[in-house]
Amino acid sequence: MSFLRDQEIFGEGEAATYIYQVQAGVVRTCKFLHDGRRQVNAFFGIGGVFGFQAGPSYGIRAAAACDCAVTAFRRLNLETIDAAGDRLSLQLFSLALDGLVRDQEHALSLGRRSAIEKLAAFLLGYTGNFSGSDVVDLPMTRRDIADYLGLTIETVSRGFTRLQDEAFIQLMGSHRVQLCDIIRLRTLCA
Amino acid sequence: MSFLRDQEIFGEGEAATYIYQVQAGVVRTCKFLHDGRRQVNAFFGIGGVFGFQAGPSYGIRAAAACDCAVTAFRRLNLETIDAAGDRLSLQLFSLALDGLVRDQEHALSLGRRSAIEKLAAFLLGYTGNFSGSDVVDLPMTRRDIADYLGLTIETVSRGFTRLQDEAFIQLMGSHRVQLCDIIRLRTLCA
DNA sequence: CGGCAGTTTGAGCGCTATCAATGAATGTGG
DNA sequence: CCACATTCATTGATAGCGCTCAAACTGCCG
Repeated sequence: MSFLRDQEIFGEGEAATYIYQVQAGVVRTCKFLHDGRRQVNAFFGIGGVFGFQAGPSYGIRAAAACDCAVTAFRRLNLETIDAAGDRLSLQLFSLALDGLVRDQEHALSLGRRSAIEKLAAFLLGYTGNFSGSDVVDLPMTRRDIADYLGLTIETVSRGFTRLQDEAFIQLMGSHRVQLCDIIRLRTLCA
Repeated sequence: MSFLRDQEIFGEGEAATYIYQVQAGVVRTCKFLHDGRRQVNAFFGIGGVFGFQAGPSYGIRAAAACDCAVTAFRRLNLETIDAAGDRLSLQLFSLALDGLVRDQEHALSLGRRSAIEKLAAFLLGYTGNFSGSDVVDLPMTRRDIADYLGLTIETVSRGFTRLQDEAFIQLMGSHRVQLCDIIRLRTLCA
């Protein structure tokens, strides 16, 4: 299945019938407050699996952060997941635990890091998860990044320019960043 | 096993050999930055299960938020969890998914709610999870609450005072709060 | 009573949000 | 191919929320 940027893959409250894996592009999951404020919970790059849900319906919304393609797997309910055999159950469990670890690190950024530190940690995490080189693609918009880090787009933009001014990174267009000094970036994360 | 307040149950990086369930009191799990800043990831009340880990060692620290008692279950590695039978696997998986949902809501508070809104959401969430009445016990310290919500102890204290001044709550000592207007508290959460 | 840890309250500042404008990139229709 | 509109990103000026520093207050224990 293919989705254009900002197209919804599933909505909060929808029946959780599928689990998805990203084939191309990036997907974001997010939650909203009633007045429209948004918190992006996670980005999923190629190979990423999303759509886990504890109850019968999604508690979160998923949408394309850029044009992307995903494959959908019918979501077995919890009772039949076990019956489906050890391997499937094991894989799913392992992926859920990975999600817990990601969320813990994310909470640390949201609650205790400054804007600059959030950006540094974001770039480093993104490198580890999505790319092997020191040049990272950021196909999502500044708004997506801001809502992921609990900041505004202006603060994200100012942060990137400041990181560039201080020779941590080199901006190569607004969706591509070269990490010039990974060591120093790591120390920034505190 | 019994622990006094602030006593460590397991540390970050320790071999993850057990999963724990709370029998009495409250346990907190948290992560640290190198300079000592702390983010409390979750509180676990009676019946709460903690100590899940994706890898072979804990990525988080667990400690007693107040004097408490827990029971430890030997943590089977992922390969043998499945072999242990459907019911165990199912329960663990379900608990892990619950953790994901909690973390999503927590991230929403950390990233997008104001201090007052964080406190309101915290009190309401605490009610749902730990108590049935409109009087909630908060056995943890202000520091624990602050580090859970990404605030300082002063801001937490001022927030409680303000919520009381505006008749949302009634403070009954520093570790007990009566929710006087749950409806209005809910609207505060946005 | 004194000492200590935890909480509350006060004063002032700084980081980030808000408001506003400009610039860059992309798409659209003539 | 070019004017125009639209969206996104950057930059600037200002304000406010929450942090920092500091002091007073409370409850508890020796």
